[in-house]
Amino acid sequence: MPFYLHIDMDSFYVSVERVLDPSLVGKPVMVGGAGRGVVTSASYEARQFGVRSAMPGFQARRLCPDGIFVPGRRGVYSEFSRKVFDLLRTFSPDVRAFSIDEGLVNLTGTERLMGHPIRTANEIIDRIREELGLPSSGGLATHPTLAKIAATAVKPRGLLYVPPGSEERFLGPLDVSVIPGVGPKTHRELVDRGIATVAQLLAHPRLGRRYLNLERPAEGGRAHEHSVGSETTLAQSLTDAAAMERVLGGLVGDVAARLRRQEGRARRVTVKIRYSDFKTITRSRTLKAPTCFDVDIFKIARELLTRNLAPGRPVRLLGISTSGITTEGWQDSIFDYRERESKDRLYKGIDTLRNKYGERAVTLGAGKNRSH
DNA sequence: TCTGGGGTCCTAGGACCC
DNA sequence: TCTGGGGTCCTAGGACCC
Repeated sequence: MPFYLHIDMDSFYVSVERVLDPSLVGKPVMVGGAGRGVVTSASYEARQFGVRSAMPGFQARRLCPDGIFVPGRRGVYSEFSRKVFDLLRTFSPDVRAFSIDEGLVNLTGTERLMGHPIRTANEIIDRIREELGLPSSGGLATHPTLAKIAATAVKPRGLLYVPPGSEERFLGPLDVSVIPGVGPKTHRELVDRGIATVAQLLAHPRLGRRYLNLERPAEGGRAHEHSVGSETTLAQSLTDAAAMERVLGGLVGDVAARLRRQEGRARRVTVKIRYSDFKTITRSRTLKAPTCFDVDIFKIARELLTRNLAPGRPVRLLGISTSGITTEGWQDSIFDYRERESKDRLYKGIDTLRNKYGERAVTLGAGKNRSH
C-alpha cells in the first residue's frame, strides 16, 4: 500500500522569526508588508484580525495596527528549510520539496523498519518541533494530492490520516476549492455550474479527471520548462524611461548572474511592465542563439521596453524573465566563438567582483545619475 | 503610504511548413 | 478560384502555487 506524508510548515517565516526571537511568541506577527509590499507570512494571532498572507501591507496595518511587522530574511528561511528537508530525508530516501515550506515524504515500504506510517508521521512532526523549534502539519494518505489536501485541512499543528478505502468519504463533502489548482476563478466557474463539493465534481467524469486525477499518481520528474526572472515594484512609480532602463539593468545583472551560476543559457527574454493602474503587459522575444550574458539580454530587454512603453504613463513594476533555458554545450560558429570566449572571461571577472563586493558592485546601465 | 516576487502551466491565435 | 489538415513555433495573457 502506498503511503505519502505531506508536510506543511505552519506560518513558516513567522515560526523561524520566533525561534530567533522568542519574544515574538504568542503575539500577532507578520513578515513583510512594508511600504508597497504584501504580508508573506502571518501568525495565527494576526490571522484572528483577518490578516492573510499575500495581503497588501496597508490593509494588514489597518486590520492589525498593533501587530508586529518583521522584514523578511529569505536566506535565513532557506537555511531552516534545508534543515527541515535534511531531517525528512532521514526517514525516507524519496522526499520531494514543493516549496520552501512544503514537502512530500514517500513512506511506502517503511512499515517493517519503522512501524505503521501513522507512527512515523507523528515522529517526524515531533522531531521537527523538538529539534528545530518549528510547528508543522501533516497529511498522510495513499496519494500525494490527497496527503496535501489532508495537511491543509488540519492546519495548524495537526496530523490527519486518510486510511486506505476512506478516500472518497473524506474528500466528498469538502469544498472544491481545497483542490490544488482550483483557485478563485475556477472555483467561481464550478460553483456557477452547480459544483460546490468534491463529491459533485467527481460525479462529473470529465471535470473530475481534469481537476482531481487520483488515478494517475505521483508523476516523476516532469519536463517543465524552467525560467529565471527578477522583478521589482518600485518604491515610487516612474515615468522617466532612462530611469527605467537603469532599473532594468540591475534586474538583468541579477538574472544573468543566476543563469551563469546554474550554467544555463536562455533563448527567450521577456520584459514585464506594470503601470500604476495595475494594467500589466509582457513582451518577449526569442533569440536565435541562447545567451547568459548581461549585454545580450540587456540589449533585447531595453528594446522591448522602449518599443512598448506608453509614454507618460507611470510604471510601478518592472520585470525581466528568461526562459527556454538550455544547459547544452555551445553551438556557435568559429567566428562567434572568439567573441563568446572574451565575454566569458569578462563575466567571470564580473561575477567574482560581485561575489566579493556585493551584487551592486557592477551594474549594467547604472553608470549615470547614481545618487551616491 | 493601494495590491510582492519567485515560479509553472495552460490557452489561443497566427505564422509557417509539409 | 468558396476556403484541407496536422504539427510546431512564437507570442501574449492569465490562472494558480507558495
